[in-house]
Amino acid sequence: MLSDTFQNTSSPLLAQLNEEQYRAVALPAEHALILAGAGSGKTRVLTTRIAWLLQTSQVSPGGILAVTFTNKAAKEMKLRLQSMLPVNVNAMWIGTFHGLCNRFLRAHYQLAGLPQTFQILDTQDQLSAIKRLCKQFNVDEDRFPPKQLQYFISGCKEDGQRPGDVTVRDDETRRKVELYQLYEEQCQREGVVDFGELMLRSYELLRDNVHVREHYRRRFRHILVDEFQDTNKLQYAWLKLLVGLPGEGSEGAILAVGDDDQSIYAFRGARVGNMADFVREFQVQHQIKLEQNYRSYSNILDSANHLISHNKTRLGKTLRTTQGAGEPVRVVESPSDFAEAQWLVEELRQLVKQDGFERKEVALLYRSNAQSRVLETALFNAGFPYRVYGGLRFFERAEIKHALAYLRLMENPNDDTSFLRVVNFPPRGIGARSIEQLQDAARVAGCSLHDAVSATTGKAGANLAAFVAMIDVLREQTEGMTLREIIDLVLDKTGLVNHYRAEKEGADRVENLEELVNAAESFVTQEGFGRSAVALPQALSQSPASQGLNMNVTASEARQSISESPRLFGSREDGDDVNEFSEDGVIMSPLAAFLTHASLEAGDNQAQAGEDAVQLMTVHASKGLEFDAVFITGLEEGLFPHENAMNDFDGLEEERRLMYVAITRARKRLYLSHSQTRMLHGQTRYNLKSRFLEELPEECLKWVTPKNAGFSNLGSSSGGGFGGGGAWGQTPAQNRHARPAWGQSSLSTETYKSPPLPVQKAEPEHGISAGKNVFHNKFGEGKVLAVEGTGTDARAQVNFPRHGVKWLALSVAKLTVV
DNA sequence: GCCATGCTGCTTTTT
DNA sequence: GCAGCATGGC
Repeated sequence: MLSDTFQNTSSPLLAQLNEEQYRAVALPAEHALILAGAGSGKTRVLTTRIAWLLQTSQVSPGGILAVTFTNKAAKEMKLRLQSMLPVNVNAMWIGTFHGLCNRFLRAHYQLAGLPQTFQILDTQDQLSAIKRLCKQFNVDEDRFPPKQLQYFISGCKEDGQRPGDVTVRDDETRRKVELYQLYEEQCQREGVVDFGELMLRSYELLRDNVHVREHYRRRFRHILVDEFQDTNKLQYAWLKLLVGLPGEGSEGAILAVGDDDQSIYAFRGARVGNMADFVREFQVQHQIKLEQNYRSYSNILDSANHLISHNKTRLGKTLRTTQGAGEPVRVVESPSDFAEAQWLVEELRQLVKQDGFERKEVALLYRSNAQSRVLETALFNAGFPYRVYGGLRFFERAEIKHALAYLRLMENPNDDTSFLRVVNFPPRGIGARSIEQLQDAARVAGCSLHDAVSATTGKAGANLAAFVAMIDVLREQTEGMTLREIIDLVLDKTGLVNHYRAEKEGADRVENLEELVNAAESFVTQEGFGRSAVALPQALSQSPASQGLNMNVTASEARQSISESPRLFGSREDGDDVNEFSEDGVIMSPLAAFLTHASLEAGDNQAQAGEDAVQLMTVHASKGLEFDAVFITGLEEGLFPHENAMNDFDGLEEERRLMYVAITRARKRLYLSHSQTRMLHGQTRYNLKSRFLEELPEECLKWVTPKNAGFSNLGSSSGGGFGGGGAWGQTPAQNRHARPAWGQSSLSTETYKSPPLPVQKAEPEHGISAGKNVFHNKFGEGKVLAVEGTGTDARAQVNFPRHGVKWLALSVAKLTVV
């Protein structure tokens, strides 16, 4: 029956789909969940679904909203869609959660209580704003580290909590909430929003404004959500508001696509549970599993399936392929991380020379960034081309942020974060003291730093006045200029370029600034607008509050004003004539649009096209990518699974999913590599091989090095028993300064790292070595996983059946071998 | 205002 | 082991 429809379809769009993909694409307009396994054609299904809906006239472009997590995914979706049918993708709302929220808030800035020119703080900006706040309110930064406050604030927002919503149980939380409140006030005063705020404010506007909510509910008939397993609490709540639960009389349908087995972002608030909640709350009748994998040979796939089957909490899914078994998965052991890197380089050479792999089709994956160094060194020394993903991206570079800060100040003089970034950069004789005085003046006057300048006096005052005048003059001068001209002028007049030209090591930075001009240029040509027209749409330009910055409009006042400006809504239902930057009516200047672009899109990690280099990245970064050959390195207990994650059940399951993601990146060949010793935090560590290696099907593997090589005598060469002298004899006094090794993340007070002491040459005398069973007074019997360090530095990692895995300082913990 | 030195902390990351 | 930052000296 189904296959009849399948065969009879007249649309070439659907012809290339397999049956399960077809069923997903041609689902009725009702809520549905697609469980899309790795390499199962998820993006194809999403885009074909949209194309099919449009082609069969079930919806007009304006009725589509598709949301992703990364700009890359959104771009990809638009691109594929455009290749499928002639459609103006800008009429649809396709973008990241934050991108769409930005679009939404730009259109309703008044209702959201924001100035029209609101700027977006990225993570760096947010942190510096918090630091500034802490200084201003004399916060003890030892008790409340700004980083931790940032984490707290972002966490609250991701849970949809305003300061008033947070449950306060202790003084510490009370203070944090206070600071959260102050931070919010600061942001509002300065006309800036952080990433969390984009989401939360959109959510609140939908929640509190029935007109807006109804408008969008009527408009969006099909909502498609990519990577649903990565949504956090707020994002899911946002979706619920946008669409409305069954019984709320709304007509939109959500198609959620996700893979619980690839949920690897719990640490940043992702809730896999949203998948089950979605099915329940939206009474989902249609669930489809995409299990046909088009990527890998079956040895690779079976390994992935077998591994992930060790997880208890899954929705359940098994990937299959019609490709053959392929090569076995190679498992390799090295004596050290250094040797591992050496071996890798050799193997890579062979792979390219003899086996005909392209370098850019090979990936070296690792659990944590710190592991890349030794690999890079080896590759560099061997002259082997490589590219490392991660690290600073284009718009995050200091020189770029400086340039952007000037541009932002021109747009929004109240942006104190930007003001402080460049007020004395390049140096112009404005020191810390004058800035402090200015900050005091601004505080007293309750105005921005920019506005407070006029009240300053003396020499410092003159310098400040000159700075502000420069910004103001630039703003006037650049009116009507093209974006390129604006940036050129700013780079010149502010002295930024000259500053870096004069610097010995500044060549790269100058180059990057030139690249910024190029980026602006291509932004303008790509997005198709040149002059800095500041035309406002009718409804907005007639509204009195749209003149200037309406920062004094409170959110509640703004909410009321909706009834006075009904023309904000309706009439543009189809949005066919709307382009990306007119934000459904609000036409932004090219500069404003470019600044938004810069904050929301930190820039691809510039994987330069055409460059044939082996790719180095974390497993996290590899999600969504695929390669002919993949090396997963550092497969050791403590590293992968990471020691911070293996103490609790959920953590371990997430690590396993991470491993699953890593394995499923490989098309043809997969290497799994581990090392007996590894340099970490400046110490050599002796790690057992990862448990994940034991969780793979033996018949798919080929142990290139003997399976249990090397471990037997590691660390067990201790001469004289134990319990006598040496480490055991240390007096407690020597451990007075012992402290938890991993700060707040360590729940176990038994985890100690002793203060550095002169290196002792003596072999360990404690008699503890990997593999032995030991007894601890409190934890009972456990198995030693690893031992590191010597003398008072010696630590053992022990797995206690009832208390989990712990690191114990041997000079503190009383361990006896049983 | 700039540079040197010392101290701390240390998984994963997108927007 | 090493980066990133804060502090302190000139």
